[in-house]
Amino acid sequence: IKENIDKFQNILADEKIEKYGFNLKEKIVQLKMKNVELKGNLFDIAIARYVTGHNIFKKDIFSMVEEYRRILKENNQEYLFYKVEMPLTEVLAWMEINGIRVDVEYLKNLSRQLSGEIKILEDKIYKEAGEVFNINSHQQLSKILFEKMKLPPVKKTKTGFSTENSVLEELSKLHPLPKLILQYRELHKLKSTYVDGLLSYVNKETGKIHPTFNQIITATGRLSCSNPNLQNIPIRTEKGSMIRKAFCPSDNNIFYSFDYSQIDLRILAHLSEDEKLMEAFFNDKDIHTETAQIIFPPDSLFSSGYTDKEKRRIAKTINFGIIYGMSPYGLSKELNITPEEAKVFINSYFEKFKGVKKYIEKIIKEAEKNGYVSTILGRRRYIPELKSEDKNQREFGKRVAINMPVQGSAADMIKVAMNNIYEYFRKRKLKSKLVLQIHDELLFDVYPEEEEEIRENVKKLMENAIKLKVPVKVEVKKGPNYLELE
DNA sequence: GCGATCAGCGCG
DNA sequence: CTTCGTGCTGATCGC
Repeated sequence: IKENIDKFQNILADEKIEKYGFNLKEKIVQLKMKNVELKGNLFDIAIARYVTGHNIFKKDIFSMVEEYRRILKENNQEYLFYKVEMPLTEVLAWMEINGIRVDVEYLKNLSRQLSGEIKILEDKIYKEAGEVFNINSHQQLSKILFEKMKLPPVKKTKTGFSTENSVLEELSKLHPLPKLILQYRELHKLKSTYVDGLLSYVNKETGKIHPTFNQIITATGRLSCSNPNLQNIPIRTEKGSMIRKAFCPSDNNIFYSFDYSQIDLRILAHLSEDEKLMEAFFNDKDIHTETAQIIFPPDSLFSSGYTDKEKRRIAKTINFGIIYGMSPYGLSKELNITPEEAKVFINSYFEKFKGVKKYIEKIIKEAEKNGYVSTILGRRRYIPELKSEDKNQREFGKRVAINMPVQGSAADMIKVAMNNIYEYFRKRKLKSKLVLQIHDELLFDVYPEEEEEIRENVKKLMENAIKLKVPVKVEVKKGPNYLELE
């Protein structure tokens, strides 16, 4: 292989020669590790299939490329493919090679600490249950809770009674055991998936974790991340967030995090042109507080009985729910209220945000007519479920039709930003590195001398990636690790 | 011994 | 029946 690379090096490095292939990112990474550059325009068949939704097969790669070029043109997806997805492949290869540093000693310590806490919880659980069993087995746990202790089963699964979080939460009012199980689960998840799990991925040579960023997996255009997944590092609980402290920049460097603020709702405002939503963003209001004030007007009867804080929480849940096509039933579960009350809230929302209501109706009609929905850059998701005999499937199809253009357009935006940032770093010959993308956030390992220039320029490049009808805002934070950012 | 599936749970 | 998109772990089942 080494000899072959030497032989072809001139061709690989020739900017004028286009490169066709399947999963080119892999090849770029392999070559980069041998210090060989792959230059020239790229055409990845796998990405063309992903973008177009067509599965073309022909005897030789040239005819396949030719056919995909035709479809890309026909679908109006040339910009998306040639200017967004293909350049992004190189950016992702760069990120994978960059990797992210973790404090191995810190994680090993955390592992020992968690072992101790888990042991104590196990003993308490066995004592309460009156026997030793495998706490990780739903089957065995189910027997203990619902047969031996005769606690009321709240919810079913395909195969038996559910023992999930919300059920145990409910049961902890009746008995101390469920609460202990919940605590055990939190710690066990942290130790197995994050502490021990992450340690097993630390590369011996670089001392870093090098995950894979998958470009052709999701139905919406988002990236996914695996081996390990670094897009779901805990943050919501105090114990969980301690995992973040293990991620740190390389020597003397500093982490910079750039975060799109409320990007989903800004995109909804852009797509729907809703008057109230747009106005809130133009006035740089806290969107959930503003929504609360709009759906609970101060003089209305039904706004009494809730504190301002509760109103904001309700508004926040509705705001997220809207993007997912949430039903009154779903909202009621989330807010612990009756479906009737939830329905009143949703009606009130749509009465005020008429543009959003109209947009949702329009996008569903469009999806039914075309068989697909699109993002700002023309990314498509075909929704065959809309034609299903099954009502549930059709309802699912409608929710997808609402959600995909929002989630997918946000993905378009951050992808364009990543490309522009990469190009900028190259031009300026910056040494700092992009290490993670977490859907609406970019994390950089930054050299001190590049701090100022990066802070200003990355922020601008992100905010200006795709122009919306409302302002786009990026929040910048910095710190010594992935936990302590401000 | 190994892959597939299920339940559960971490993130945006 | 009822909120979108992911990936990983551990238990279990069937080959």
